[in-house]
Amino acid sequence: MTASQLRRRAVAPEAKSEKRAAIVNAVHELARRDLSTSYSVEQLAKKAGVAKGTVYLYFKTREEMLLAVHEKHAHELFDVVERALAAPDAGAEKVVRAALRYLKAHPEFYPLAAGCRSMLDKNVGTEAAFAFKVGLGRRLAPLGARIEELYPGLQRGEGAILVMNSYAMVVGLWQLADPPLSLRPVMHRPEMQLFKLDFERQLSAALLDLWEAAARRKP
Amino acid sequence: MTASQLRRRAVAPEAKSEKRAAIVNAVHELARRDLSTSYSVEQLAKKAGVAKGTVYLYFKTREEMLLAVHEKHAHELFDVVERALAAPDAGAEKVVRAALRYLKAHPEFYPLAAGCRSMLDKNVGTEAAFAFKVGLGRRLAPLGARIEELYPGLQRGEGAILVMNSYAMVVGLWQLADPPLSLRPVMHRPEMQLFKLDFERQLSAALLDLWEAAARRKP
Amino acid sequence: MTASQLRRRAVAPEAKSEKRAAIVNAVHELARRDLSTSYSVEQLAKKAGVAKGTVYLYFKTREEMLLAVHEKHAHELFDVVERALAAPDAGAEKVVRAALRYLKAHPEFYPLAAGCRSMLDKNVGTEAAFAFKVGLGRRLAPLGARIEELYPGLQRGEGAILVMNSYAMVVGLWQLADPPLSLRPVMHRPEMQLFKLDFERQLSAALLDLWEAAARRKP
Amino acid sequence: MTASQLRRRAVAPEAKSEKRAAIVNAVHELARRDLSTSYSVEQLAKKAGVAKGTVYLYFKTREEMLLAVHEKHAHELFDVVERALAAPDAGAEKVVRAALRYLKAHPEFYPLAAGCRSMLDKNVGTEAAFAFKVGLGRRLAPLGARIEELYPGLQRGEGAILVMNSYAMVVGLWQLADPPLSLRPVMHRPEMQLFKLDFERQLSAALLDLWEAAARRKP
DNA sequence: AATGAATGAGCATTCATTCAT
DNA sequence: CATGAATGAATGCTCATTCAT
Repeated sequence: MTASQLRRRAVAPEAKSEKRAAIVNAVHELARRDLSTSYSVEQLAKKAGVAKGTVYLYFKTREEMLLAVHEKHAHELFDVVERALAAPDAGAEKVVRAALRYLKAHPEFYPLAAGCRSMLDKNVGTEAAFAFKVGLGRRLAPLGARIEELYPGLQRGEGAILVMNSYAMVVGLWQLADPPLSLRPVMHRPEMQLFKLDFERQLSAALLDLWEAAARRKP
Repeated sequence: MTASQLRRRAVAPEAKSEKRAAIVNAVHELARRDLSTSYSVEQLAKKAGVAKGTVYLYFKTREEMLLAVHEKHAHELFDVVERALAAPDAGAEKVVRAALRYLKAHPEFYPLAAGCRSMLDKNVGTEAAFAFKVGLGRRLAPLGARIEELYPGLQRGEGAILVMNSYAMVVGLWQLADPPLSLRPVMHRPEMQLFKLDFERQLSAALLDLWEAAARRKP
Repeated sequence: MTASQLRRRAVAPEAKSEKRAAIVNAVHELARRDLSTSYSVEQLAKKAGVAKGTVYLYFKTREEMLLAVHEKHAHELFDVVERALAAPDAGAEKVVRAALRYLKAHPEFYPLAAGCRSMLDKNVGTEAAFAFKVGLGRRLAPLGARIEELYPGLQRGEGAILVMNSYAMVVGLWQLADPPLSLRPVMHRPEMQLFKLDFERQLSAALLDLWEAAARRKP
Repeated sequence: MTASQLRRRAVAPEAKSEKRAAIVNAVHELARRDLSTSYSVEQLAKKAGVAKGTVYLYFKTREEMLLAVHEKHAHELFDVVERALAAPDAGAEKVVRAALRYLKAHPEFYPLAAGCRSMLDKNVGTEAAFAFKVGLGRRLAPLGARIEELYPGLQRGEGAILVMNSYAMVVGLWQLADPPLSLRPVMHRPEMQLFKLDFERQLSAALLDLWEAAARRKP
């Protein structure tokens, strides 16, 4: 608790988090249209409809703000997966399909997810990083438990690991398969044929492989 | 060769490419000790034992240089996998074990691989990006073919896709599981227990899941 | 106004243009003491008492800033000429004398005027260059008209041309006659006698030649 | 002076100055096509068909080399004027026409002449600057004398001054009237009408004004 | 609280000059 | 002499962050 933080406490906490959420939402919507982690704080603030300085009333650094946006995405994705798992006829296919539907509707998820680790390395305080991780961790446990319920071959903890692996697959494959700006002009050349993948199909297949491997596990 | 190459003037064309390689090696070794994609050109050049300007004789931009370092890593990893696949008794386990051995010995692989896409987006010319991709693409075809030979259930092209998926898994999981700087001080806290993973074990298991799913495929 | 203006934050729009003017003035004064167009932005900013970044809040590039300084000079010179021409007993001699008085008091005019074209060629946007030219052009028309009134032999437009020619003479002769740094140490040698001109006398005479030639013109 | 001459080694001192001249010529021709003072030494050397280092065998600095090129131009212009003045029926018109013919054929003259003073200020040794000035000064005396012969109203030294004034007019007017790069795209707009001058006509008229003023002088 | 003007560290890149070959 | 690889000082500009208003 630093001095500046104490000062900020003067505001009503719920009002504060409301505004914070509003900024996160606005930036989130920016990313929806036009993705990139390399926005300047000025651009970000303008899109959120607040002044640059205001951002710093709610976030310690640019990266902590982007982390908050990513955090929101991640929780939304977890919500989707949770709902799919809660259904009585839940199964790998339904879950994967639900997740992919979310991702398709939120392509802005990818660049933030891909930039997440470098943010955590660079300009995010331990406190914020910890809160982010713990918050997601708390979601992971029930998800994992439900999966372990579905696939009795899994050992304790392997459900959560399946979620992580799936997440890693999503992020890793996007980085590999989504054509970066520098390659756009040459994607049509025959040498690039190999890389003109149907990203979603490939991701879907890979995720199902992971889930079916889990399903097949014997205790 | 490396050290002297960096000091001598590269006059002949082959000496030039040797020098280029020597710079790549030197930076590579920098990354080995102290990983991060965020070195300044000055740091990079100093570690390579050459002047800042010299870097620009061999690479168009900072990012093209880092890309060259990553390219080297990637080809080395492909070499390892290729050798493992060439063995008469080749199989998923051997291949995965070989790849993991390489990665364990070259932890500098990860940050560059993870930063690769953002580089390609940012300051790499189409030409360099294309050469990088095509160079790797050429390796992919024979690897994929050999895998399809091992697993007859795979369709044409699925071998290469398995390699890509594996690569995506490596990179994605590292980003998720390797504790970033900001979290190091709190990794011991109970809330972080969930994330204190044995990265290599988890990666190995995930990769085997992918390969075994491929092995099980029916034509 | 100037000094305090540089320290205070410019919030209102008029305060902003005042601040812009204050920076221009400060740099102007720098040039007065120690002339050269080759100052770095850092030097320029320091002399103006603002931070480097602040300069870029008011000017797009270093050259646009220097252009603004030159623009100010040029308008001041036009003011002087305009006043001299407005007098009921206006004539070549009075005008030339007034202009030379201004130039004598503002030797910083010369290097910027001489560097103006290379700036316009190098790092000035079309917009800024256009505004600069149009702004001066608007002054030229009434000046020219008044001259044509004085010298009925002139055709429409020749008054403005006389002003331009005079300006060209000022700038061209300064470049030729003002001893550059490299020659200062040898100006005393007999071989340089030829170039030890009384610059102002020569300029004055040349300008008068131009104006009298105009006066003598027959319709 | 051909390309082959540029490649041959210069051994004897006179051959050395020949080679120096060859470089000057080559660069001169570069400027003819594509004018600018802002060439890098590398570009200059390449156009001259020699290596970068070779330039420094014959010139102390980049600016001394450009100065040599300008010196050559200036002497050529003086040659032209001298010849025109030597004719039995010499007069202002013929001289001016001859000079303008030279300038029209050598538009590369202008940027170097305009950049000359800033070079002398920046990176030219006193020795080289002195030699340059003295060399031109020596040409000035006989030219001036011949003019004084033609125009008996002139006092001793006024002939040379007329030449200098003419030179200043050429350089000053070019800077003012030749549209810089930044203005090219807007030269067609009505506001720029004022500046769409017929440069050569205006220069010719201004020079004639200067010469006729001299002619009219009474002793 | 909100703003956005002000800041200045940071950095990639250029390029005149040197010097090993 | 000729070369061009190597150098590294120099610099314009960006942008995250601060703080006066």
